[in-house]
Amino acid sequence: MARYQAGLRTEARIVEATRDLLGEVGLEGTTLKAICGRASVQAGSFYNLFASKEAVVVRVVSEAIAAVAPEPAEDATVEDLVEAYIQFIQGDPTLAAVYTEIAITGALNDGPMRERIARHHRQRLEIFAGAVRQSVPGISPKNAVTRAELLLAALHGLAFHLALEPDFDFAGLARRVAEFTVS
Amino acid sequence: MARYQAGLRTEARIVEATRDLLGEVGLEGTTLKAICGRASVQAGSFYNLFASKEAVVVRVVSEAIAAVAPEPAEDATVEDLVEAYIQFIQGDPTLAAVYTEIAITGALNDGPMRERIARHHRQRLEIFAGAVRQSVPGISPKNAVTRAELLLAALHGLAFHLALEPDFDFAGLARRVAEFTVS
DNA sequence: TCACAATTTGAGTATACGCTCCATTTTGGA
DNA sequence: TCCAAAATGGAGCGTATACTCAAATTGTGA
Repeated sequence: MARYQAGLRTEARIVEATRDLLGEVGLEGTTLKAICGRASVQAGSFYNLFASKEAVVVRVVSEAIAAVAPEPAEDATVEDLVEAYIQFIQGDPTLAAVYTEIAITGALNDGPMRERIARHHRQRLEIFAGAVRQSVPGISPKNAVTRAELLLAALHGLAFHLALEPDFDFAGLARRVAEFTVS
Repeated sequence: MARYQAGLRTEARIVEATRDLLGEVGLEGTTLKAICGRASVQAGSFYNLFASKEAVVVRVVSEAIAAVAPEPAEDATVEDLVEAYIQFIQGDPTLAAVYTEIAITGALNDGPMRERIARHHRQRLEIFAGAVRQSVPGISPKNAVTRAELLLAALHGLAFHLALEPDFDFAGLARRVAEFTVS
């Protein structure tokens, strides 16, 4: 949408404001008014750059997803992947919770976002299964996928628990899951 | 609140309508108008019996929680508990998702509901740890708690995946987790 | 039967939300 | 320098929400 420098800068401000708000007050608190207020922009300017409020939220969440799995990482170990997951969750817990919320409720437009999340899951599953195959030499490909699926499920569940109890020892248990998986 | 028979009956109708709606259209679709419409009641009558919309939602979710863990079940095995969990999730997937949504977002009043869910989790954890101790004779109490924690996390994660992909083989993988846990 | 409390009604309030419209100003290529 | 396109400000629209209130009706115990 934006063509001129001014437009590009406001666009960036809006995206940043949205990311900050999602991380601080969650999806519910990230209203159009709040976004525009923090970005020092009026509603009219916002809609000159974005088709809807949903659009900017989708963009922020998509960027967060992309950031957590930057490359296929061919030779990553299970431990590496678990550490990356820990980083993602602990780096911005509220944004991680928003991700879960969107996935669960289909809060956004049902269509594109959910498909994106599902695709992201499949990609991650493949990478995790590769790492499991590498870490457990004798394992069958099918069993590796199953173990990867269980590992990911456990990590998601632990993240859920963390959202519920902020003092929860998420990292410690996540590492225990990794041990179990490669044993 | 209700003193007369008429009041008790409408109260029951409202609770039932709310439960149905949560199961069919989720938290977002369960508006006051929808509840009153399905219960054939006007808004004024609703507020004569309930302090808020939140109150009836909390009540329905609390009842659902109570139903899934009716008794301490002293001699339940890990397999029994996992089967009960499968039953809960597959019996009413949308209500299970609502439960997750409330837990994650703290959508309701922050206070009572989240504490209730956390307490419910602790109770369940204790029961699961007991079953693990029974199924894995030599295990230390501390390790049993850790394994139970991981088992529960994996089950929650699998439930999350099921919410994302309705065709997901939730039951099959849940049983695999049980095998892993007692091995 | 009767008095009074419980219940029900349904119009109405307050508020928040996402979003639109359009006059005005700014931008940057020709 | 000119001028069309882009960007901006800001009032305001439409809608949906949870919730309130006074009046009418109904149920129950005495």
